[in-house]
Amino acid sequence: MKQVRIKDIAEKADVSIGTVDRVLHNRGEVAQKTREKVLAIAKEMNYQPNIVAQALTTKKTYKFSVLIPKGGQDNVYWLAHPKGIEKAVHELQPFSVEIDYRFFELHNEVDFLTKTREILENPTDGVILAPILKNEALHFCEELDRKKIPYIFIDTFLDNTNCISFIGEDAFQGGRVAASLIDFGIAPEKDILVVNLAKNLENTQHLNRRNQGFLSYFLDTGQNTGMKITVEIHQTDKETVEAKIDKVLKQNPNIGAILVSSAKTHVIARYLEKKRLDTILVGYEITRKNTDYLKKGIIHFLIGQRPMDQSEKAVKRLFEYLTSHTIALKHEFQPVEIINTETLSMY
Amino acid sequence: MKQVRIKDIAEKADVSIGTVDRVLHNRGEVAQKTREKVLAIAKEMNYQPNIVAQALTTKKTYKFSVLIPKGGQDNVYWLAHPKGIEKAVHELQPFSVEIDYRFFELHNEVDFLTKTREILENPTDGVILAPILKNEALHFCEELDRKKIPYIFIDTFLDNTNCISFIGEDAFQGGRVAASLIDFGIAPEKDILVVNLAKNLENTQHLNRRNQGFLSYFLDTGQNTGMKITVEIHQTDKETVEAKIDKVLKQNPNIGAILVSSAKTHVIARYLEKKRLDTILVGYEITRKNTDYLKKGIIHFLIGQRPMDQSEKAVKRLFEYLTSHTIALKHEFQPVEIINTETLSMY
DNA sequence: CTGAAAGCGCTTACAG
DNA sequence: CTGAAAGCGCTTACAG
Repeated sequence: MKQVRIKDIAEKADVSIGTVDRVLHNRGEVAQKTREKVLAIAKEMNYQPNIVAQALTTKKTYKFSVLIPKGGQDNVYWLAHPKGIEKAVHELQPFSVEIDYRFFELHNEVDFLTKTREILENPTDGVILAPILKNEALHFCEELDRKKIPYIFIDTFLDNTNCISFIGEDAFQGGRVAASLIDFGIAPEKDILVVNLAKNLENTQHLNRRNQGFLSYFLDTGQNTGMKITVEIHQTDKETVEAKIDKVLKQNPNIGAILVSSAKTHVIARYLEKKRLDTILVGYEITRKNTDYLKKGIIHFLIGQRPMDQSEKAVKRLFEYLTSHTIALKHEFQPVEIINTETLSMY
Repeated sequence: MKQVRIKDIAEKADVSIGTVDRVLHNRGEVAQKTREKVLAIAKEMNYQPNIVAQALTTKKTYKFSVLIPKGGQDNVYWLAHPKGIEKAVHELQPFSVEIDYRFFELHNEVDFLTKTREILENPTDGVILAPILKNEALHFCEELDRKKIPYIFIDTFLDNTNCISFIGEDAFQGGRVAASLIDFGIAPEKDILVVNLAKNLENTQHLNRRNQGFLSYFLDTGQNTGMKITVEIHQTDKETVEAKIDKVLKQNPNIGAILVSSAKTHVIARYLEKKRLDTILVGYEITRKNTDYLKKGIIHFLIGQRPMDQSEKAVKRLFEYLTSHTIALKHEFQPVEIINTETLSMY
């Protein structure tokens, strides 16, 4: 199947290539009849624009806005995303994609809002965002819808939006993986404690899915026969957490492992270190605070994903969408990864 | 920094663009003096060809030959490679890359040789190969060198060749990861058995690196204080293996975990299943025979890599090399992955 | 409302 | 040994 060119369409429709181009790009100024004819032929011949030629003539630079939390030595996870983005930009060469980064302070609504404003005030062809702050993000998406700017979610999914794609963790599977690791290390008769440690409303859907996955593992295949105890802690300060955990452990002396369903595993780790307990501890997310305890051997495993892959894909999907209006997959789950001291070194 | 075009060079050198092109492509027919002048200016201006324009005019289709083992339901690992290759080809669009697959029967020297012949007889711009059969592969590389066809290794590395790149596992790290998993699951005073189970000469360098990594982990950070016992088995038939293992286990009743440094973990798994032993078992490679025992819970972990990523990278590197003559990294190690029943489902 | 022409940066004959 | 011209498929003014 040889390439169909606009020239081929033009000949068949008995018009000039200029006219074909006008039709194809809705640049108006075309008789209705001609228009239909050209469109029909284009469809019939299955015309696909040659984006190399396109790139050469237009020399268009795509502008993508990226709205994600600020990374740092204490947050390697978000530090890795820009790298993935740069990688995608590099691989998209020789097309020209420019990234407008807008980093917001994690959990800072005001800052998030400021950054969304900035994005809306500047020209952009599409947005990649981590909609971590639900309400603010929802508003932002509505604005984007209104301006017909396409957007892709990474890391966190938000229902009831018109995002063209979501790329992130399969939280349910993440829960199962955590369960399987604990199951391997724990004595079969010991109990397991699940700590849902997060400020209220924070990403609860995600944490719930992890919990469901965790429990489903033991229903399906787990060896462990001990109790599965769940505790909710909605304040993450040291005192509250320690008091709660103290109490739970006192009531349940048979606990042999703890799973923290959020990124706050380090808070529990500090507690265990202080009390010199060698309970098995598993959590999520490759943050500095977590990996420090991983290296010390207090946290045994972290469940993570490859942030670079995630954002790299986001850029590519957005580009594909813009150039060919195709959407590969609405939900693209990234493989969950098991991280311990040894695999950490590869990050 | 705006794009430098051959036109710019031509103007500065006071020649025509045709001449510049001749110099840049070594198409001869240029006065030595002109040549030097143009080259100097090109370098000075840091000329980079616009590969979009290039692609548009030449409409060249790159032909890559891929020489890898035949995949199948019993060998998902090699089944995944073509997928990665297709992905790369897709992402390299709108450039045109055509793959000439040559699958050989694993461990079949004659078949491997036949396939190398076929590759050499057909026109190709570059080769991606898994040089699993060392001697045959070495010969093949020499031939490629002679014909000035560039080649990239995946999966296995071969010394003393002119490969432009190697993409594969960091075997040493793979050994450490295996060690850390066993260390997590085993009682501290139990012994660990390492089985080097492979036919003679088969990829021994790789297995050695894994062994070294394994031991280094316990020297550095391991909790386990038991003995580390290594046994070499150079015949992989059931009888030999069972006899040997029987003997070793009898002599060392305190063994709590077994690591198999090769892909033959399933042979040991079958043994453990038969004898109803629930020793911890860790091995390498996502083959069907291995994953079957993983699902049964006889093998606890497999250490693997992402074959798709591996071959995807290979195609991209080869393309980059051909279009811009740059080599990113001579050795590109892929992250090692921890695979158990739960992460397996993501393959 | 439509067509013809120029140009994006490069390569490929062809003429001299 | 060198230059001028045509062409890859598309888009962008411009003329009518």
